[in-house]
Amino acid sequence: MSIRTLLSSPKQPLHLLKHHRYLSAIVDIDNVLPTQPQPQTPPNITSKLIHLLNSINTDNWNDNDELRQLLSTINTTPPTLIQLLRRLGTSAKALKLYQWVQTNVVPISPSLAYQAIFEIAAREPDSCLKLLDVLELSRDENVALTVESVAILVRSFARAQMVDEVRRVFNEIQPCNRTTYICNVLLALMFRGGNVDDSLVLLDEMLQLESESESGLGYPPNDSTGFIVFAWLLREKTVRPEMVVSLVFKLGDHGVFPDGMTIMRLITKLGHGSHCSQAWELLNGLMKIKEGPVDAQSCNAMLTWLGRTNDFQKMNLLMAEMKEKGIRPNVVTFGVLVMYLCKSRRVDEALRVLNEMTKEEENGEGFFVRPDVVIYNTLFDGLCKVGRPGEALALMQKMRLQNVCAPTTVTYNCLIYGFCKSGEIESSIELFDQMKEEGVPPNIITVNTLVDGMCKHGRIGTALKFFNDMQINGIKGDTVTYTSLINAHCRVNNIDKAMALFDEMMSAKCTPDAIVYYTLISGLIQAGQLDDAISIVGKMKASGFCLDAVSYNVLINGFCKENRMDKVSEIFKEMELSGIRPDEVTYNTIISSLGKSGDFNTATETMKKMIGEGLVPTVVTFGALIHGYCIIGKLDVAMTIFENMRSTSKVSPNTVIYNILIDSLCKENKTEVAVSLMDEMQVKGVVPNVITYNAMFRGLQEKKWLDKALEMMDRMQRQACNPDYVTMEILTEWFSAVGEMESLRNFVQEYQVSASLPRNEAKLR
DNA sequence: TTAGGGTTAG
Repeated sequence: MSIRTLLSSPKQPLHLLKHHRYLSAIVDIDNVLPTQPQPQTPPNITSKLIHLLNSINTDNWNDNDELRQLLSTINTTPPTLIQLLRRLGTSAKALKLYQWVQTNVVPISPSLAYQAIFEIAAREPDSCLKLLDVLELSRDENVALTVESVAILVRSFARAQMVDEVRRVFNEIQPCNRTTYICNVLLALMFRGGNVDDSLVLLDEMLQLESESESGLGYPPNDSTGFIVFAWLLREKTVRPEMVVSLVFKLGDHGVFPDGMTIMRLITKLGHGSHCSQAWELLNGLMKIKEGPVDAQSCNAMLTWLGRTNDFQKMNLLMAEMKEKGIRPNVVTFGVLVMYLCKSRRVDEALRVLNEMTKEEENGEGFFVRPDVVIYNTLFDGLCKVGRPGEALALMQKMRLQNVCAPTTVTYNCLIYGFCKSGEIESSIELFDQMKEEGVPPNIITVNTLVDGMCKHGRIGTALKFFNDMQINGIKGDTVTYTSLINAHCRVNNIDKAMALFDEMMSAKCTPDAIVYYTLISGLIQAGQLDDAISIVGKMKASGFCLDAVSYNVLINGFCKENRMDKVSEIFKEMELSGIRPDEVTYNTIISSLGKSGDFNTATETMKKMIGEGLVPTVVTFGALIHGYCIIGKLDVAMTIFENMRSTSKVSPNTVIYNILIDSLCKENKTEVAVSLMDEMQVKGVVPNVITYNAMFRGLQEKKWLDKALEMMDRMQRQACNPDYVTMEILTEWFSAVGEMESLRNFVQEYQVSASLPRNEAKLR
């Protein structure tokens, strides 16, 4: 395939090989220069001659005796005369001398004379204009240009970005006389000028003609061509990924390869454009070359993109290929592997990578590749994120004992986060004290991690005190600190304090961001302070932040709960106007609210609008409608929707849908239908939860079906579904009245035993 | 390589 056909926008190709005049043939200077040694003109005579030629008017040369006398004393061979030309001050003078010599002294080679004149013109002010004038004359005289002349012209025109002139000179040379150098100059100019089509036609010629180069024809690409093309591939935004691969391979066929750094950048570029498969193709193609250009950094770039797409299979394959080709992985290679394994929570595999890199002794250090603290920190973070902070701590001790590297602030931050996450706040505080003792400075992330950990585990007071101590010790809080504190106070319904913290944050000159605004708005909505929430939304917008879909949904939900449907519709319209597309959650929230208030007409209209917007009703949409009909006691309609949902819409019911129906059926004393739905759940593999059982127990109590209740309790236990206070309330009232407290005690006993067993065994029961 | 928010039906 020619390169042009790979272009996305076809344009009329430039016919570089057709429709142009071959005005001149290249004259090779080596074949023209004399092979015999020439008698030298004494330097003083040459100087006198040059002085004379420069000082007297060109019209008077014929009449000047001194000039004639001097010329007669020198050897007037063409090479001497050319040397003389070269030493004149201006191209105009040199041109005149050439013409004068031709008729008055001895004919000299026009090609060489013009070369000398071009050389002078290139050094003059306004060189390009002078060169153009001389070039025009040479064209008129049909003078063949020497290789040197072409080089001078192309170099000067290229420097002045005169693309058309370069191209014209190029076209005037016969293809057999074009050189790779000239092609490269033109190619670079055309690429830089954005003339991609023509550049690729020329490149295609260079690539195709290469086979003829052995016979002296063609202008095959060289490393400079590669440099120009690779730079363009990296720079150009619209280049298609297939073209990147194809050009690299085509140049590769001619022995021109990108270096490791360029391969890395090409792969990164392809990765950024989500063209991982082409990046893979490129790297694999280049890896096939024996002692090729692929190095660890090129592979690292590929591993990064494979990691981002979670393609661990190919990552392993690439590692194996690197081993096979003798490409030695470096610390970054292993770092990338560890990071992406940890991100996917495959921490044990990440730990195996650490083992792999530390097991061999090849470099006298006792390591295959010495791991750095970044790799260790990534592992600590990975272990902590999956709830294994103890192992992270043990690994840190090992790292310290083996003197591999010293813990840093990040190390401690990861561990502190891990212990906070698992609720071991005291251990986190101990680690904080330890880092200070060791001289590892805590930073704002350390403080924020601890503050958030304390807040999330119900120790808001401790968090506030710790935060104040830190401020006194010089670590000021930032927006993240305040977000944690505001969130914590909202959750315990202390909105006043949350608002006070928000104000404090503003006076502390911490710039609020979208997250802290969301946190406060969501807290106010939760507390039912809808108008205060709207006022914060106003502040948020004034600070230049927009609400996203989730924030709008929170607001809509708040107003739905208060049944302020006018405001809901206002917010909905504003959402659409701001370009935030209402999603399934938005529609489901509104449909649910309408269902609860019995407005099924508007609910149905809303559902139609939802479908019209290209959204698909979900199990929640149907659940909202089913619940609405259950509330007004229209169980038959609810059941019809339930059936239609399954058959027509192919939406599988989930636990919540069954719960709604079972609860309503039991309340309507249709317990036998509820029991059959419960059996259906089992068949369909939908797991009941405590709400299902509670609803069921109420229905069974009403019917006094004790045996069925005992059977359900058994099923509940087998599923490791914990009873809650509602379960206990129903069963205690019922079982005490019928003298079955022993069964209830056994039931509770089983759970206590389960709770004391290790997690795995509890699950098995 | 480390820290804060996340909405809908029971």
